[in-house]
Amino acid sequence: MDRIDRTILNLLQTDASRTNADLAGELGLAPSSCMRRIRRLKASGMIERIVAILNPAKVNRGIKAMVMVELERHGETWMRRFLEPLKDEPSVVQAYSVSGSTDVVMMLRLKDIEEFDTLSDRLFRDDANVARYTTLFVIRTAKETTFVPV
Amino acid sequence: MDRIDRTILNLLQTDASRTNADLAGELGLAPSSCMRRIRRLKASGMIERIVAILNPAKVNRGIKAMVMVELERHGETWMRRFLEPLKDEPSVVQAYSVSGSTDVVMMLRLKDIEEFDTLSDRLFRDDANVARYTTLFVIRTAKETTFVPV
DNA sequence: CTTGAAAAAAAGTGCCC
DNA sequence: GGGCACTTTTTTTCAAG
Repeated sequence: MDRIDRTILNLLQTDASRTNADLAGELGLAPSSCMRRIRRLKASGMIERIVAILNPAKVNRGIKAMVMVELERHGETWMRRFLEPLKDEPSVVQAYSVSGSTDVVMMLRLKDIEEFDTLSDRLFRDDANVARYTTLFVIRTAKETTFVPV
Repeated sequence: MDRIDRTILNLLQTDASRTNADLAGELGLAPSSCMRRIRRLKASGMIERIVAILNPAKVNRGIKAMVMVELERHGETWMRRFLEPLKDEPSVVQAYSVSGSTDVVMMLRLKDIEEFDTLSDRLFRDDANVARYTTLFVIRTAKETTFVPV
């Protein structure tokens, strides 16, 4: 993990569709060396995956909401029981258990308010272990990135 | 935008490193046809970018925190004045203005608590327009994806 | 043990139907 | 949407620092 590896990670986080030769050129490396480094970074698990990022508005998922959930019983088992099903909910893109008075925070991506209504019925109102939940709708997205500097 | 286009989007959101021929095979399409669709989806802006997703823990950004900020004056100008500088903060990966009693919610990715301390001093304590801020540290990540079903 | 150069294999491009 | 010749890129191999 030297400076070159870190640069590669930053470049690929910005644009992973660049060709190996192109990257190598920018880094002042031979294409084969650059490739070997990228492969190493993938094998070591630092690069988790290469994905396409879509424009949410253009694929009809323009509404973002954040929900803070307080559970009635917050032990490990109850927490797990609440979190596990969220993995199968396509509209839930992030779900965390957190410190503080709130137990769980989740980020939702929805088509419209009706979809929020249906989902919150299912996830919060119908769950006897949900003591309270607060929804914050996103008005404006100031920043949203997958980039973490290394 | 037919069913095939939607399938392509879902596949590329999961793994954008697959070859065109591979995708075409799975879709029962000729490589050239598949390629034409992908190019169309990029040109139309539905596919915004192709990026590498890193493992935060392995690149020393293991700590996640969510901060809810209430501003003293919440008019458009003050809001902008608070949000704009966040774009230049590498540790801030998401920042939204939201509905409700909180004005801004942001997601931070940090190396350690010290980094949080430094950052919160700079962003919140030194800003006279920040009335109150609450920090929720992420204990467990139950789900975290860039995938939005289409 | 890492790098660079060159050849072989694979994938992507563009134009035709 | 499919087919095909052409170009670019990736992968492998191997020699050198």
